[in-house]
Amino acid sequence: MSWNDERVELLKKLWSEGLSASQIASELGEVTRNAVIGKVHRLGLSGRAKTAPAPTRPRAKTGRPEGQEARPQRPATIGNTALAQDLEEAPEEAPAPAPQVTDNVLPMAQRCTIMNLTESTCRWPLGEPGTDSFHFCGGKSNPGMPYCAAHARIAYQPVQDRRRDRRLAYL
DNA sequence: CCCTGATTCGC
DNA sequence: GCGAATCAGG
Repeated sequence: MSWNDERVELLKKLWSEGLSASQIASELGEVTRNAVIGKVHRLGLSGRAKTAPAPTRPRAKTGRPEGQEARPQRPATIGNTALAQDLEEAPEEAPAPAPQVTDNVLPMAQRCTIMNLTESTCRWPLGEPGTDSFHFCGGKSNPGMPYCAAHARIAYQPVQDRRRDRRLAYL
């Protein structure tokens, strides 16, 4: 994958919106954050030096061992969402995921972040909090209810259901 | 440890 | 031009 016009345009947009290089790399796909940063600098739209004063850098030796090819490197890891996906994709009444904001481009599986939450979206948390795998179920919740039907059942297990044999249904 | 952007330089 | 390796921080 190379830098076609659309990808460069998206890069500019996201960069100007303050997204980090790794986040942009995830959105674009097929590139590492290093590639994004390199492109940003080549385009001359670097947010200007915030860290290193960039003085004389001796740059010790040539970094890469030439015989070896580049390491696989981290493929923009996504958190463990196995369980979460199970819950997400097998609700009893499949809640249609929230629509979309107008021009916002979300090549990744669009996720319900805090930005997309409304009065009637399920706030059941999924993914690892603090990471960008974290999002919300986003299913349709009934008025006054913070969760969709499926997650509400998990959240509010009635006492009479908690019999001895009751299968553990949470998380 | 995780992350951020910045820089160098072989390709 | 591209981006991995590395650096310099938070």
